[in-house]
Amino acid sequence: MGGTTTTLSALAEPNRLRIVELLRDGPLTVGEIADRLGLGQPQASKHLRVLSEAGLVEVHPSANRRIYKLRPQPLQELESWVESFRRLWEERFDRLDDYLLELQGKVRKQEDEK
Amino acid sequence: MGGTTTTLSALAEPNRLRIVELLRDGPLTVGEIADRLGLGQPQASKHLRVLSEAGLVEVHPSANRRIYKLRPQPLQELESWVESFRRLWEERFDRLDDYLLELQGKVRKQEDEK
DNA sequence: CATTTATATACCTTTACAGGAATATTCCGA
DNA sequence: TCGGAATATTCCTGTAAAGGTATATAAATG
Repeated sequence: MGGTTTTLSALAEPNRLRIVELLRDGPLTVGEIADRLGLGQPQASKHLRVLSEAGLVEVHPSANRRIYKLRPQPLQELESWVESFRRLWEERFDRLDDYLLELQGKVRKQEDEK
Repeated sequence: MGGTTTTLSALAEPNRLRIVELLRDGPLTVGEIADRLGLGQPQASKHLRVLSEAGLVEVHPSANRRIYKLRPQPLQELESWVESFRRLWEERFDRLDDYLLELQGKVRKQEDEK
C-alpha cells in the first residue's frame, strides 16, 4: 500500500482525524487526548498506534506519560498530491476540457472511417 | 460524518485513489477505467458510485456510456484542510513548540503545588 | 424486434477494523 | 519494595466494506 494511501486511511477514521486536528495546536499526552475527545484510554492508544505507524505522529516518552506530536512529512506529501489536481479548478479548464473532448470525438470519427 | 472524512474515506481505498488519479487527465468511461486499472466492470461501477456519493466525481450519460469526470470541490476542501497544518513545517516551529512544552510543564507544576 | 454492448445492482463470502472490557507493562513516589 | 497512575496490549464481538459472480436495465444496431 503506497504512502499516500496509508496516510489517507489513517486519516479517514473520524476519531483519528480529530486527534490529528487536536495535535495541530501542539503535542499532547494520551490521557489529554482521550479526555478532550471523550474517548476511552485504550481507544486513544490504539488510534495513536495507527497514526504512529502511518508516520503521522511521533512519541516522546516523559516519565509516566507519552507525549504525541504531529510529524509534517505525511501531510506535506498529501499536500503535494492534492496540489497535482490544482489545474482542475484553475479557471478556463472547463473550456479546455470541452475542447479536448471535442478533439477526442473527431479523432474517434476519423478512426471509425478507416 | 463530516465532509472531510467522507472525502478521505472515499480516497483511502487504493483502487478508488487510482481512479481519481486516472480522471485527473480527463473524463473517462466506466469501461475505460476498468480496462486501464485491470478491474472488473462491477467493481469499477461500485467504486465510482462511492466516489460519486462523496461528490468527487460527476457523471454525464452519453448514449450507452456514462462519462465520469472529477469534481473540484472536495479536493479543494481537502487542500484547505491540509493547508491548515502548514505552519507545522514552516520553520522555527520546532523551537516554538519546545518553548510551549516547557511552559506547560511549569504550569503543571504550579497546579500540583496547590 | 432480437441481439449485443455498456453499465448498474443484488447476493454471497471473506476480511479488516472499531469499540468495550479486562489485563499487562512501565514508571513514579511513599 | 509496594501501590497507584499512565499507557499499551489482548481478546471478544459486531459491522462495514471489498471482491466475485450472476443478473437486471438501458440504449444502440442490424
